[in-house]
Amino acid sequence: MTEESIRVIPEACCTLDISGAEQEKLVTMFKAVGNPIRFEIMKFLVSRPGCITGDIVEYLPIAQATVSQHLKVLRQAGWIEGTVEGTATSYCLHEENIAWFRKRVNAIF
Amino acid sequence: MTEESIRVIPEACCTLDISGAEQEKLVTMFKAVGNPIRFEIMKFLVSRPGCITGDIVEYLPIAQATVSQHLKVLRQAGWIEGTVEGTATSYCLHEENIAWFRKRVNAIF
DNA sequence: GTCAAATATCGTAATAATACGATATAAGGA
DNA sequence: TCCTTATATCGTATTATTACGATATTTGAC
Repeated sequence: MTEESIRVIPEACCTLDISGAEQEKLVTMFKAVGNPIRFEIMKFLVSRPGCITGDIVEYLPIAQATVSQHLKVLRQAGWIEGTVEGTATSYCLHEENIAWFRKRVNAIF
Repeated sequence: MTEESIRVIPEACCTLDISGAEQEKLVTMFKAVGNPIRFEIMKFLVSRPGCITGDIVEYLPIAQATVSQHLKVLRQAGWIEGTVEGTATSYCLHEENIAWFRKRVNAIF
């Protein structure tokens, strides 16, 4: 006897309609924020917009050099923006890129 | 002379209001999809829902073992679901988790 | 110019991710 | 049972990421 349950394969629940440079940028942003420390930095920047590197170093349990490296990854991915202010650097979320991210994610998921 | 432009620090453009297990799950999902090959697999599954591993292997320029590994990462992150069908495994997007992802991302960004 | 402060970069060690070939596993058919 | 098919897992080499201490760079104060 061949008992066979018919499996319904649903329509895809999202389009993922993206390609080329936009896809690359989005994947890079996903990757950057797909790290626990970097996600924490993002959260910190929400609560402390314009704070300087030292504030983040103070907040996190890792070395200054490592924080600087993570900030670089976030900056290069487009999540944050650094502004040199004297000897310090002040960081903010990169509003434009985040708006782009939001829009893009909403379009494809 | 001290010329000083006043820099306006904007309100944060997103809340990132998430923590604990939910944050971990989201970061894991970001990380999984933050890889070009895995993103391509996701796109392929949108166009070919219910396809089997072999279809994906055929489509991608990488070895079967590597594809299987990437599928495992996507499965463990909650992006996809595999169903054993005879000797093959059929893959679909994990609708519930994707819905959760969409909702969560919309809430925090 | 010299010094201190803040941050970035360098060099490097340790760990994790990625990829592959080979092999194991599980299911169906002869 | 034995063979084939499809996929997963193992072992391992290569590459990338993460972390650190040390050092370089940049700016402002004196």
